[in-house]
Amino acid sequence: MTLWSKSRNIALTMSSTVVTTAPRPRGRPRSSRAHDAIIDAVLEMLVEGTRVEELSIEAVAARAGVGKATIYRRWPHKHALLIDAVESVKDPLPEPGGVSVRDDLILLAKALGTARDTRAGKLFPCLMPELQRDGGLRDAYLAMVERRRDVTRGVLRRGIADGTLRPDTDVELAVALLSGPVLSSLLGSLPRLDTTDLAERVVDTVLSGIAAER
Amino acid sequence: MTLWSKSRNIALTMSSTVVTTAPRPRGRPRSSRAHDAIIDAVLEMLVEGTRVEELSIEAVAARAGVGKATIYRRWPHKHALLIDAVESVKDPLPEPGGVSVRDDLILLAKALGTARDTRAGKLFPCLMPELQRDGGLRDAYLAMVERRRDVTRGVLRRGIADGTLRPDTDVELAVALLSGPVLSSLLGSLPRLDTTDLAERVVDTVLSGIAAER
Amino acid sequence: MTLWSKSRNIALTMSSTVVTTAPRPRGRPRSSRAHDAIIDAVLEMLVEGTRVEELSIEAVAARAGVGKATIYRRWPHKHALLIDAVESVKDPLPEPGGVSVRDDLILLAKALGTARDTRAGKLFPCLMPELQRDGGLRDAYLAMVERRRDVTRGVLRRGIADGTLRPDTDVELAVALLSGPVLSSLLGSLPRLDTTDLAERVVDTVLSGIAAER
Amino acid sequence: MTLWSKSRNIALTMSSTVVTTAPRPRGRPRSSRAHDAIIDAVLEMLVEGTRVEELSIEAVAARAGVGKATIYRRWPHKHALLIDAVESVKDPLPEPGGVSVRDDLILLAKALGTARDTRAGKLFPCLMPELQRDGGLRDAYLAMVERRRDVTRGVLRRGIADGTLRPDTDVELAVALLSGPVLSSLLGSLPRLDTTDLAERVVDTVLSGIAAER
DNA sequence: TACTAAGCGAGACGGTACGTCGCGTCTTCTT
DNA sequence: AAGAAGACGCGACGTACCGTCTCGCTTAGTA
Repeated sequence: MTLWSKSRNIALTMSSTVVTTAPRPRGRPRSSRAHDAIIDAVLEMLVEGTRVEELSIEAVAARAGVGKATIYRRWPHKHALLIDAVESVKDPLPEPGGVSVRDDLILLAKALGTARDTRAGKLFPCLMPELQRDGGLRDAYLAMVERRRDVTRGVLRRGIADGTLRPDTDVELAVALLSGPVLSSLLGSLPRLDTTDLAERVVDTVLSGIAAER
Repeated sequence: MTLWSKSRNIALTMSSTVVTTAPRPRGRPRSSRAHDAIIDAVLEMLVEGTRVEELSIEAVAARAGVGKATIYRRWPHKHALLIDAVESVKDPLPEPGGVSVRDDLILLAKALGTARDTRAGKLFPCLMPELQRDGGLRDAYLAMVERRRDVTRGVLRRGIADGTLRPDTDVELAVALLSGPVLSSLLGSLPRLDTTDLAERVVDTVLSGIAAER
Repeated sequence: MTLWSKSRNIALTMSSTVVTTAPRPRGRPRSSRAHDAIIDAVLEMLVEGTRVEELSIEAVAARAGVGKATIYRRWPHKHALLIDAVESVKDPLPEPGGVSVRDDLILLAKALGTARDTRAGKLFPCLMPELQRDGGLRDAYLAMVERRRDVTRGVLRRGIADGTLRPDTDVELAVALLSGPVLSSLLGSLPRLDTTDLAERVVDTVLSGIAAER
Repeated sequence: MTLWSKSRNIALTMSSTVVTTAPRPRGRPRSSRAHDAIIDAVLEMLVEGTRVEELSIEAVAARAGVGKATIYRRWPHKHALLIDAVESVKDPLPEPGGVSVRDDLILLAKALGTARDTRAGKLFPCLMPELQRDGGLRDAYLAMVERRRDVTRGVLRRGIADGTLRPDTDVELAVALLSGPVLSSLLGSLPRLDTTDLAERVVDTVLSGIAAER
């Protein structure tokens, strides 16, 4: 998580393990209660269906019981606030059983199918246009997404290792194929697609292809 | 295209072939020059990267050289204006050669890959959050998208008919699989995916699957 | 009265008798109802004892039932608004009888003594610091004050003409002397001064002086 | 000078000669450097023309190199700070020669005429609106003013005693008459008044009156 | 040809949210 | 315990757009 700071020239990134202990900033430290209240207010509102354009800083401040300046002191733009809100979302990852590759992939696809109801799932479409423009926001979002995809990658690699999948399988492409239809159906952009057993059908189709000669 | 009309209570849909000739409204007719200037202004601004939230009616009116009332007289909401703007976009469809199914699918996938540079491609991410909420806008957008997908469906059905593809192929699912990765890579949400020959690889993988035993 | 205008480049002063008829500005004309409501709100608040620093534009707008922009569209600064408010105050002038110079001067001095209760009287101390800095506001205020002083000047000149006053009387100085004590006592800056019959005593003292040998 | 004290409930007035030695408060004593720096900062800013409304505690603290709490620990309101600042101003009093009453009065009137350039003179208009409302500030200001007027009173009483002035002269009224025009001209509220030899003319007119028959 | 109804550009209207600044209070570490 | 530093909740600032409304003018079809 990045710290935006106005007067205090601190821009720590948590990458380095040993942080050169900055000479503790003077003055009253920023309240973590306020920080949390703000983030929570943003997430609540997004989950409740508030549009990003409607999500006014004024409303966030009111709901969080916080002054507007307290928000602007921490985040320079609304984007930055959204980034932190997105990053703070750590929905539990699905855990594949590890026995059957097919079953695990179906489990993951189904988990993706229910992602619409998670906080992250609700955030996604709201943030789309910003993702295109704001690199920081995109990075934050992708970091969250990649943690989920890593699980799928693990299953695929396991399948390659144990001979269930072809040794030359393009893992990244397979990940994309597996998540694509479910994701699209979530976005409502595939209205004609039958969602019954969608997860099973996607997995089976990707596994065996559609070409006639086998 | 739907006509929103304020004073004149006309809500004509162009579906019926024989339109009950409304008793031509009196007074000065609406200027098509103004209409076009407004739509053009919206599209220009979207293509230039203006966010939907920044795309103020005031700015559209100024750029179109039009009074605000002239806009509100035609469209009740900003959504409605966006819908019409989206609908007015008719980027040329790719035309598959009709010889090889694989080549045609690759052609279409490539066309999708370059869609980012079309007006519709640039509109997409801007409209995402609205699409979730506004049924009308979603319908307009999907209509545009489906015209493109119909081409792919045609190719797939031809493949089924001529025996190139399995007879039980789920066309809709295949469409989703074929467009998914390319679409995702356009959105920047698959950063690890190698885009070299992506279209070919997607098509070949979908055609033959990834399972080891064939 | 000066017109401040933002977009419209009109800065008419009512000095010229024949105004070159400006080509009526385009767009909806400014509402005189709003204008009056704003001025009235300011005067009401000042008279009620609101400090200038407390007299927020926001409060004025709320009390006048007007949007803030409607105020800022007309007056660039709070000063300018105050100037117009002051200028709009036309408390009735006292009218001397015209018989006895002494009686008339006493009447005027008494009128000044009661000026504290007039709107202009309540405005005065609020505006003092601005008067020092803002030439326009000072001019507006002085114009109002001078209309009152002109009445006194008239009485004094009449006294000179009919021989009641010395022919070499310095009218301006006399005006200052006559108004000074009453004004100062109004400001509360002469707490030891007995205000009983103050008007009579001021006039008599100015008329006859304080030197022993006559 | 009054001491406002928050935690320490001390409200000492310096009137009593023998101060009951308070049991020296514990902890670090208040820094007189900070006190002086604050008062100096206020006076500097007022003299530089800062409006009272612009004279923010924040700016005073910054200019004085002092924390805001250090100011609020000493003065409960901005008024209180202003009062102390005003009281701290001890511009040197003019000292009349004591020979001619007329010459002494002219000297005092001239001193008043140059008062505009003193710190107290610059403070006056800034404080006007507050004087109307805040009793404590008014008392502080009047105490300063009265010290000056006492000198005039002394001269007038001397004139009465030695027969130069009428025995029934209303001293307070005379003080008001003598200071009125000069004061008014300072405020810029008598623009038509010729300021050449104003002091002499005021004194002579007050001494001899303006009535024709002598 | 004159009338009339509606559209036109322009811009003012009452509002709401913006991002900034100062208020007076508080919380931290240092002196 | 006072000091400086600065964050806190609050609320006004002046700006920008919202969607609506009034202007004077233009552009048709109807009388």
